[in-house]
Amino acid sequence: MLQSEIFPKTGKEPPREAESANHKLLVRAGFIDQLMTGSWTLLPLGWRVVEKINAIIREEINKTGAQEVLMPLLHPKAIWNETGRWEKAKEIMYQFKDHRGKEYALSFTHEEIFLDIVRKHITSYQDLPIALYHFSTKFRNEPRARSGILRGREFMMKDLYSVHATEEEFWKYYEKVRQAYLRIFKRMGFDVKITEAEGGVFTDNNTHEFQVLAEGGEDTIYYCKKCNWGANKELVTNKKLLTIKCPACKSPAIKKSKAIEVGNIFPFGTWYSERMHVYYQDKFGKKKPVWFGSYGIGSTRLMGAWVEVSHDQKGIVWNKEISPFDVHLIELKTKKEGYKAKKVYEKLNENGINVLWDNRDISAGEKFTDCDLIGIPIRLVVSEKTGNKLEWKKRESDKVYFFTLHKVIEKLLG
RNA sequence: CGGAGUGUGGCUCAGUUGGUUAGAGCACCUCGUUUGGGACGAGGGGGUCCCCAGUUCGAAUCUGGGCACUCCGACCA
Repeated sequence: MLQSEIFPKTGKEPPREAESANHKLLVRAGFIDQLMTGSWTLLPLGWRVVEKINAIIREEINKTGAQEVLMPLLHPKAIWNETGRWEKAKEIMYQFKDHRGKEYALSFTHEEIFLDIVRKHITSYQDLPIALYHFSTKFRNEPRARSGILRGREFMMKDLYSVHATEEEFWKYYEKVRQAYLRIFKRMGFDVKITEAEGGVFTDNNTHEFQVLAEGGEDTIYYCKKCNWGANKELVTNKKLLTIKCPACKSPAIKKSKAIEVGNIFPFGTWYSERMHVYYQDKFGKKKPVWFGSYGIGSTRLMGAWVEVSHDQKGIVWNKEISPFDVHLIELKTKKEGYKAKKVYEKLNENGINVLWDNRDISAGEKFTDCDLIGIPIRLVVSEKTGNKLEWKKRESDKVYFFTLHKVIEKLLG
C-alpha cells in the first residue's frame, strides 16, 4: 500500500480533549475517527488491525469446533421478554419504537437470539453440542463512554455461544474455550490475568474475566502470583474476600493492579434454556434443558488496550501479530545507484509481505516521525547511504542494521 | 445522573475592562529551492467566534437557557 494513498493523513497534534494514550495516538495516527462519545469509525489502518485481531480469534475459536455465523442486530421485544431481560437490562439496551409503535432493541448481546435458533433445530442429544459465534457490533447505552476506544456505546465483539447435553460436557467445552482465550491473548502479546467477577445482567453466578494489566485500565483486580487465583475489586468487596492472603493457595503474594477487561466467559447452567424452552431428548427419551454458556472478546477494545500497554513518546509500538503492515518502507532521495524503493516494494509484495511504502514527496524527518507514530514493527530505509543494502530497524529499538533485499525477505518470512 | 473543565478557519491555540474589516502556527493551493528526524522563500484561498434568546448605538467578549466533547464519581459483560 502506498502511504500517499492511505486515508487520512496523520495529525501533528492529538485532539484537544484526549487524555488516554489510545485516544491520542489512534486518532493522531489516523486509525480511528470519532463520531460522538463512544462511537468511532475504524479508518483503514484501524480496520486492518481489528481484522488481524479478528483473524487470530477466528483461528483459535475454530479450533474449539465452533462455527462462524452472523446474527441480526435488530431484535424484537418479544424475544427479550422470554427471559425478562427487556426490563432487567433496560438501562443498557437501546430500546425504541418504530412508527407503528412496535418495539425493538439494538443488540447488546445474543444469548436469547442464539437459543431461539437452537430450539428450532434440535430435538435429540445427538444434535448436541452446538457452538456458534460471530463478529458483530454491540450497542450498549453506557452511562459514561470513555477512554478513547476502550469503552464505547457501539463496538465490535466476537461472541460465542454453546449448548450441551450434560453439565460435564459443558464444563469440558468451557475449559476448551478458556484455553483458546489464553492462546489468543498470548499470541497477541498480552499479559492477561483471569479473574472471577459477578455476572451483572447476565447471570447471578460468578463469571470469568480476562484482564490485561494496564495503568490506563478502568478495572481494579487482585491476583495471586503463586497460583491462578484472581478476582475483580467488586467481587472482593462484595464477598468480603481477604486479599492479604490468596483464598486459593494461602500465599501472601497478592497483587493489586489496574486492568482492562478484554474478554469474558459465562457459565449459565440451564437458567436460560429453561426460560426459553430449549430442551432435547436424552438416550432414555427424557426431556431435558440444555447446558448453556457464552463467551465474548472485545476486538476493538483489544486494539485500544494494546496501545495503552505498548507506546512511547513518539507513538504506537505494534507487534508483528496485530500490526496493520509487516514493514514500513521509507524512501529518501538518492542520486547514487542502489536499490530503488519501487523494486523493493514490488519484491516484498511478491513474497506476500504487507508493505506500507512512504512514497510521499516530503522531508525525511516527516517520514521518520510518521513512521514512529504509526508504529509498524519493522522500518526499512532506502537512501543514498544504503547502497546495495537496506537499512533495517525495529520500532522499539534504536539499532540499525544493513541487509541485502534477499536477507530482508528471509527475515520477514522467517 | 451528580461534580469539574473546555468549545474561535481542517488541527493546536491567542484574542475577552464590549469598539474598525477576528489573528498566529501548522495544514491546504500556485511557483521556485530543498530532502537522514515534523525544511525554506514568495504569493494565495479559507471563519454561522458551539447554538438560541436577551442587554447594548455596537457582542467572540456581558446575562440567561441549551448543546457537544473530555475528566472524576455513580453505573457497567
